[in-house]
Amino acid sequence: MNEEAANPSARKAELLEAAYRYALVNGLARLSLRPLAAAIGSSPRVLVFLFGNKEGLIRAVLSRARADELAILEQVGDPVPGLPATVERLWSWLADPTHRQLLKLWAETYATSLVEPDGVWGGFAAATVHDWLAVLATCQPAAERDSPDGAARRTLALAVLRGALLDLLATGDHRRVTAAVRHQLALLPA
Amino acid sequence: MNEEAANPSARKAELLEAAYRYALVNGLARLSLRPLAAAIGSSPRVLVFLFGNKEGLIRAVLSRARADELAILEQVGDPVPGLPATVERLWSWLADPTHRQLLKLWAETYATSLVEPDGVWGGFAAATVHDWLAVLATCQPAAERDSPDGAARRTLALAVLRGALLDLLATGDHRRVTAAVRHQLALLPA
DNA sequence: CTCCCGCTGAAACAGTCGTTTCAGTGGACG
DNA sequence: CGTCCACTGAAACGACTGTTTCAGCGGGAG
Repeated sequence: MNEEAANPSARKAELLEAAYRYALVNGLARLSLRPLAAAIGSSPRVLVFLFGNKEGLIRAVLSRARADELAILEQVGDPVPGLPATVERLWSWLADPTHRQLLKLWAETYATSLVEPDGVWGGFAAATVHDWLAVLATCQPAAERDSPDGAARRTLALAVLRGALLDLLATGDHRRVTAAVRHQLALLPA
Repeated sequence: MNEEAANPSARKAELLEAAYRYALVNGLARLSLRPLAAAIGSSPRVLVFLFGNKEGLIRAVLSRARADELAILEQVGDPVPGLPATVERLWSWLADPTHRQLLKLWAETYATSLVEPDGVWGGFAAATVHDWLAVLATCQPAAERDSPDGAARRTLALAVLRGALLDLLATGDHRRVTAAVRHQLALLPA
């Protein structure tokens, strides 16, 4: 009956996982139902039945990816006090070649939400900025956290991480980009 | 006769300019001929005739945008010695609300070239990283420029600029992001 | 057994896509 | 005048899009 409620359908979860893996390789912005269905051994009919919509599917894959991202954020950011140490940990995760596909998908979604602020994509970019800033805030000393200076500090940390990530995703030059991040780490505690 | 040579057709240049303005508003990744033609007072037939292809059109708009970007890069980077001063100038240009559309188009193209490395988009991301790094290099002292440490320094400067730009494009929080960049400028000359 | 329900295949719907075919304009030039 | 040529309108082509309609499958429940 319900085509968009959150009932724990086993088949739906299975297909979502397959679609997620497909999106990691082929991107999400230009995704279309028939090639996806053919690749994951399903049919457009079933995808629409389970997710209600193409938009519903994309929304599901998007929140699946965001779940991955948030899980890592909390895992990495949890036990480390101090902003520089957190940046170092986050960077070692961002630079891991294993996560490159996920991060390219993230970049694609980020850019799409900038150009197309309505619908499924809307707000993703702003939301992910907020997510990361919140995590970085928890690693700052309480006194620093609430001051405008503290906000600038974690904004800067986030900017370095993301700028370096953009460079790495484009050039693959792990050595040069990591050297740049280390350079910043040497500057920060001063 | 020739449909893709670089002859200085007046009409072609005029339509390219209009298509460029259209792409600044509507993005380039999801562009399609008929709506574009209707918006700029032309027809799909003429666009294909003048640019040979949809791919040719996109390539033309892309290099048009890149021309804008490079012009600004050289103008801004020319007379200023020293990396921090250059970063400050570049940031004041990046943060200018007038350029927001161009920069969103840039971000969209960058991300698309990450996900789709073949065809028209391929290599754009790597090329633009190289462009900016080259400009930053010309502002470094000659001794620093050729060392690996110098490469890390300008890579870091570029990362800060682009990370901050991503934040600004998503949140529009000019104050916080500019404070972060200024924070970095205070750190750099040390 | 029957009934229901989660899931599925095949086919068609209307619409958009890039591109092509054909048939012209209107102006410059010999 | 006639001829060329850059440019254009209208329409159609085949392929692809998301979505819908209709018809079923198989297995657990009453």
